[in-house]
Amino acid sequence: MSTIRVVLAEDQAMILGALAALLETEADLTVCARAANGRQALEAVAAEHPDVLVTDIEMPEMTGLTLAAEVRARHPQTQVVILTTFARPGYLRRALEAGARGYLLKDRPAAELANAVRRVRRGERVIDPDLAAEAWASDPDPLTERERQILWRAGEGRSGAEIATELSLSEGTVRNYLSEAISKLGAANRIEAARIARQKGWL
Amino acid sequence: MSTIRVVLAEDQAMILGALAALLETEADLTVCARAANGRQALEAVAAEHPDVLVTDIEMPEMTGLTLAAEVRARHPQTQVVILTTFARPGYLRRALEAGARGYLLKDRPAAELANAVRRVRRGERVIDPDLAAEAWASDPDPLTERERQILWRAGEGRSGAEIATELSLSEGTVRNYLSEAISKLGAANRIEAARIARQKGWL
DNA sequence: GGACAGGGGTGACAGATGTCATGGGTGTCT
DNA sequence: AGACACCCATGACATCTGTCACCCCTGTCC
Repeated sequence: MSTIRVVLAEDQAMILGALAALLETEADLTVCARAANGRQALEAVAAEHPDVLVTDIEMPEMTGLTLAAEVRARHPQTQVVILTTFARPGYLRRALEAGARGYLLKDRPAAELANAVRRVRRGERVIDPDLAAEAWASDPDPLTERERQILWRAGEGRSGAEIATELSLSEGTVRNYLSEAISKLGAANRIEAARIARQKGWL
Repeated sequence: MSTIRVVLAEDQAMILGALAALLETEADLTVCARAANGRQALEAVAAEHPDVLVTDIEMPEMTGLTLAAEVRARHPQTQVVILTTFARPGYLRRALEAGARGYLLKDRPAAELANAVRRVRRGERVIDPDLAAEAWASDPDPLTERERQILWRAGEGRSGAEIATELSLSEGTVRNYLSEAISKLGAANRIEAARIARQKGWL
């Protein structure tokens, strides 16, 4: 049985190194590249054609969810495992839609990571069991992609005019999307809407 | 030269395991106990009398800062290294007051952890250089207590009117405080102001 | 006593934000 | 072909937000 080649993506350098050390203690696994953000990870996957990509979600340049979708589309021989702090059903759902085969929480015992990598390489799905149960019970993400983009920027403190310029839209359109998002989320204003969406894992 | 004995405290099990694997790759270090929260860590230190305790800050049961103070008082032969995500001058200051000898960010390269452990065992202080510089240069909290209260609520999405009712103030006064806070923080609006204040650890 | 920081307030005004009605376009599914 | 979801836009309107110029009262420190 040949060794499983893994690319690791994680923005906190020390955690990246520690996870690499953890995987390297397994005789049948090898970390062939490390990435500090989504863009780097995509380049590494293109260069190395690994069996498995293990990636965090919240990273600069490109989130792990976007990354998973890109890898699925461009390098289907590489299986994706999401490794994150966040037990948010919305994240899990989006991860699976993006084509990820594994979704693991950083809360789980360290031994599970290597097992998840092995199982995913064999074509199995590995989903955190607690989270999987919760995910089916929870309401689906009501936001469209545009609403998400705009609400995210509003949550960072950007004004309607700034967002309009940034996305090449009219101010009125931005206001409409925000109004729509606010009403969908049952919020009183953009700030509360962003807070709710973040907490549910929809942002 | 004898091996350095380390106790590790970190609430995310997988990160705990990964950091342990990282330290175990160093020939002169050994992880003699692991803890998932502050109380466990204190018990482990009492039982093992390690040379160094490496601990996260945000943990259940007892925070790393309280833990550092306890260890300093009850087991002075054990040096404490804080390992955290948060580059907040306020945390650093409190950590040093609690008697920690090291303050390291999870952003730093993995190799620095082992070095920090070695240097702290030798009695040296190891402070993240960027953060140390920032802590001295960093402007003290410019917000008054009222401004903090109001800005915090605004950051949660409450409107001026709601905040006024909640704190028994007039709407105009709330607007004045927010305006003052926005200008002190160099923000463009309340959302950005809240973001900046949170990030600096002032909220 | 005067200067100064903080708390609390008013009124006025410009500009940002939220809502609604209404229009257009695309693509997909039945 | 029609229904539907999503994208994008305009105009009008009311309300919220941010700023500024003033005002008062308190306590503290020189």
